[in-house]
Amino acid sequence: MRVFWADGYDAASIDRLCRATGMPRASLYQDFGGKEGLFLAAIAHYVETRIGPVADALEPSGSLDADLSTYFARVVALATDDSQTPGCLISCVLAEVAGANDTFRLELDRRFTALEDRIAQRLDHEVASGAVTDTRALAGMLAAVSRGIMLRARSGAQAQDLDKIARVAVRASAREIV
Amino acid sequence: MRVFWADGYDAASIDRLCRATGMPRASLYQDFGGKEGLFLAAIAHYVETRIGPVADALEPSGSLDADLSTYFARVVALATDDSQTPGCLISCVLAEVAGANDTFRLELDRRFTALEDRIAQRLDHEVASGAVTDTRALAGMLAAVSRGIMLRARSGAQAQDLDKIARVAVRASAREIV
DNA sequence: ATAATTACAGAATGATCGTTCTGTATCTTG
DNA sequence: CAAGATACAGAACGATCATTCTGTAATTAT
Repeated sequence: MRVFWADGYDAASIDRLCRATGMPRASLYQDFGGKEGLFLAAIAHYVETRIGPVADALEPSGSLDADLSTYFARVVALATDDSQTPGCLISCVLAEVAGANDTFRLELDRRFTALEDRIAQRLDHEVASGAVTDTRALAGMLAAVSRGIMLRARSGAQAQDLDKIARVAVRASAREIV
Repeated sequence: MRVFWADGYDAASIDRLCRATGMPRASLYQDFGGKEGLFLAAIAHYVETRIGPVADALEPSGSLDADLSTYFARVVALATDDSQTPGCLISCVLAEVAGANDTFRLELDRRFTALEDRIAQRLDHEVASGAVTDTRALAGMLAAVSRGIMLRARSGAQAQDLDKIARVAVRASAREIV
């Protein structure tokens, strides 16, 4: 997973992947069918271990403001904590290969939609006790900001600068909902 | 340029690039020094011909709301108008290779910063006659939304859905500035 | 006209690629 | 114990890669 994240899909060689996973070549083909299958498995693992905790911040446990702040703090941390793996496997690597590979494009759409659903769910929880608004579009915007933050981290941006962006987004959400 | 945009950096072969540009192999090496140089030239051309017109919408010519709406309409159009080249050369292709190549990472940082500067400039123009606010962070957020929209387009999203996201972002900006 | 220079098609080069295969060691079963 | 199955290191395979080189045709200069 980290090799794909750091180097990209095409630049990640089977040799390198075997070494990094400690898995023999024959087993890789037997278990995953090839490079494509291994990549999809890496993404599933990334979603479970990295995106999962980020999205869990969206469980209603405090005010919307506090939950979104926690969510974005985790987004920024995920994107910047390890200089070897800047940004996001999905937004930076899967997105590139999605251009010419339909399997990957569908996977990208699926993963993006899942995050937006999660955000919209949290917003719906707030709206149920508030004003009528288009939570789906707001969720789309918050997801877009998250991805923009991931990309900015890939270019070398510091966490404190990304935190500022996140704060604007959280503020905007509060205003949109109220 | 379109080959890199559609296929990605590593998947774009020199053969394919020569055919697409109508340029003989020897000339490509003579003029650009190699694949890396050609890619950077393609990015410069993309910035001039595609990002340029988008950013020009930020010249103060109407209300901030109107200018940002025009800007985002162009972002969405750039990202979705041609199904062969979905998304953005910079946010989808350059960002991927930036992970393991410092030249590309610096270029990504440069291009991202340039767009943020442009947006901040437009916001400063508005603030000069209004309230005090952190235009840099707001510009960062608007740029992040733009990139998020580009990525969402790469996954196959339709323009009308992306327009909704843009509208939320424009509304948020108006509120932040006033 | 001839000689020199330029432009270009495509071959050559050395390397790398993803996938499949082979041989050997180890483990399991009867 | 022997036979069969499994796991694995790494070679083989056919293909592709980016870069450099070669030979030839076209153009330019004298």
